[in-house]
Amino acid sequence: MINYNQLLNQSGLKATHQRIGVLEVLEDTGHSTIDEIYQRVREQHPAISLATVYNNVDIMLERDVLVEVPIAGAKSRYEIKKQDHIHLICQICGSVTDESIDLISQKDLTRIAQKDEFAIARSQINIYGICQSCQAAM
Amino acid sequence: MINYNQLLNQSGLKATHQRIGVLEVLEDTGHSTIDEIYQRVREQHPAISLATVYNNVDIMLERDVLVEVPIAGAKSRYEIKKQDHIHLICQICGSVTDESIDLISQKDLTRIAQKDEFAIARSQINIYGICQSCQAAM
DNA sequence: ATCCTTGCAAATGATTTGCAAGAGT
DNA sequence: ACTCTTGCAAATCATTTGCAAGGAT
Repeated sequence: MINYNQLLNQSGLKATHQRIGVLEVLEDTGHSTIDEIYQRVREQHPAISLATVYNNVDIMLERDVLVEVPIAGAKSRYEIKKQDHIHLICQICGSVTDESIDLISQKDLTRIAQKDEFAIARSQINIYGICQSCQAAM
Repeated sequence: MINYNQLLNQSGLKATHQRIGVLEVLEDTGHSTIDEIYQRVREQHPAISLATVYNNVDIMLERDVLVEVPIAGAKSRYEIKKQDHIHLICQICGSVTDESIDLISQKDLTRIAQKDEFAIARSQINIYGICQSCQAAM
């Protein structure tokens, strides 16, 4: 459990109920679209407006509190910034699962980027396929 | 140089000038947004409509002729489908460069996915950072 | 007390759709 | 000829913005 007040203040943002609500939803779901965040936060804060969710996600992206996870054929999802990791994205049910990038992969990425003298800020790996439970249901 | 007529017919699509125009632009640029495709195709086919570009990109995605490259903080780009590869995305100038996924990385991805019994269809690796020429300009 | 943030409503921008005319096989 | 595809315009959906009122430090 993270101290959201502190995280927001450190980032130069006021710790409003709306922002804490967004962070709590993302802590809980892992990755959500704007609309999912809006629906979930509304359960606790029925008066929150969609524009506020957009504004807050934007400003938290700028301040590196959140990260955008763009997904082919679907809306972007957002997650609380943490170590780079891999997303397994199910093409049937849309679920997103995290997996760690191990050391070998990290080294490979560095080596590949160095070939182009490219200064890496971060990497995003999406693997698309079919998750275990959707395979079982086929 | 690819035979676009054949590629389209194999995919059950008529080889219209508009579709060939889209493919030629993508062959030339590597990866473009919808709008870039529209502007470029217009140079050869001034009457093409933006809706036609949208429709054609959509149907070519469905038929696996094109692939969507979703990018954090920017519009998706589209490319002609080929072997999976890595995208180096410059956060300054927005350029996208391809790099091959070598065998070790491929094996890593397979191993990681197997942990979750996930059936891989394809993988998409985006590395965000600063390209060589933007570094030089700093 | 001050400045930042909110909710609302309106504005803008992106994408999709319906349909009659035109093009590919 | 037949069916698929196009361009246009309108409709829809997503996102951003302006602003007066309210909230956090």
